[in-house]
Amino acid sequence: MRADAQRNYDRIVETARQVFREQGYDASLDQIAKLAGVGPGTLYRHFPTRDDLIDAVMQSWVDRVEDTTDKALAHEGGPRELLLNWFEEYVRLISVHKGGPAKITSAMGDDGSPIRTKCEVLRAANERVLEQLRAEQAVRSDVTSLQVARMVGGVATVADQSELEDAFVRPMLEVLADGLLTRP
Amino acid sequence: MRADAQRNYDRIVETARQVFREQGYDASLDQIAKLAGVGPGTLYRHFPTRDDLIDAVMQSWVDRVEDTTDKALAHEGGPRELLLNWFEEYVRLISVHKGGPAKITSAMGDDGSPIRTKCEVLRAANERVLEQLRAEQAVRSDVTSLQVARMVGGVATVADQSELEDAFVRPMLEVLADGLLTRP
DNA sequence: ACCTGAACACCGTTCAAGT
DNA sequence: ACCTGAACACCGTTCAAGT
Repeated sequence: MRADAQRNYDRIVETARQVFREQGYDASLDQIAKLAGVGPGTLYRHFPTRDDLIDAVMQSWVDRVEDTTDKALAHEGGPRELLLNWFEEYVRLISVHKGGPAKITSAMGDDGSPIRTKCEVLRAANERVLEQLRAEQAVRSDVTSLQVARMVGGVATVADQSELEDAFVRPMLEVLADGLLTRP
Repeated sequence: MRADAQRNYDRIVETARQVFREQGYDASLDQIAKLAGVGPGTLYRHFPTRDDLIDAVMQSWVDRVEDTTDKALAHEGGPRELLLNWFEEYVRLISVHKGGPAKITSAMGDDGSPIRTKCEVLRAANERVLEQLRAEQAVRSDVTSLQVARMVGGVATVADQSELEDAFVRPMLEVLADGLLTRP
């Protein structure tokens, strides 16, 4: 990539990160281009769709997913506490930008989505948690990581769009956890 | 209301119903006005916001909610089957138009929303089902109809945005039901 | 009292002209 | 090879002029 192209690319991603943080994922691309000091055509050359830009912004965030999963898996306490803690972390992970939960969760399982690699990372994280709990026979064996990602993502989507406080989200995650855990 | 105003009002609502059915709740209001044969200003005079128009379109649909709830409450079989059957009907009820699940579920609990009366009807329907199950001690006593509306609405939102088949939705509703039912 | 439709601001997208 | 920015189509919203 030519030096000026690389510079523009980086500028756009950095500006987008800021604007998305303030206004959410449906912010104006025109405004991002203006703030980044490039023409709208330049933004479109690098990122043909909004999701391509979102994918680039998400890049730096992938490592955090791995770390968060590691920590959740090392959680003290029983399977219920482990699962609940993971759900809360998962909601936090996909809720960093307004509109994120809906965007990520609806792309989950869509192989053609520009953000599919990010979805795959999240699905794999859920799979790791499920595997550990399956080994303890603590969780239903017929439930898939895709289903879990969709259900927790559904709660996160509602919470994001209704701007719910954490205190209102927690009981819903508890119901989900109880539905997934095997009866003692 | 003047005769021509009434006529325009009805035309707009009827046209909106058709366009929403084909294109979902985020269809162009400009197009609806054109198809209804009125100026854009007329549409705005009658319906200051998109949600006001959606509310009017939903009006005819309220009766169906009551009926569906009655039928679900008379369902044969155990509490789990009753709850599952109701969830499936509920998802159907809020998914008649694309974008409906998200719109309805995110307005749930918001007293300032133009569609709040419709949300209240749906919340009350969930309350009726919960009350019957509570009487049988079949369902957790600490769960509210608002929570249920949000959780099932969350699943419906994901299903709507990912265009999931019913077969993929059912197992998620099962997890929800199992999380809500008391342990036998 | 209500309607019309021009006008405005904004957005996404394309593409000819430039370097 | 890449960028610029004018141009286009579309949308929501407002409001002066009409009936």
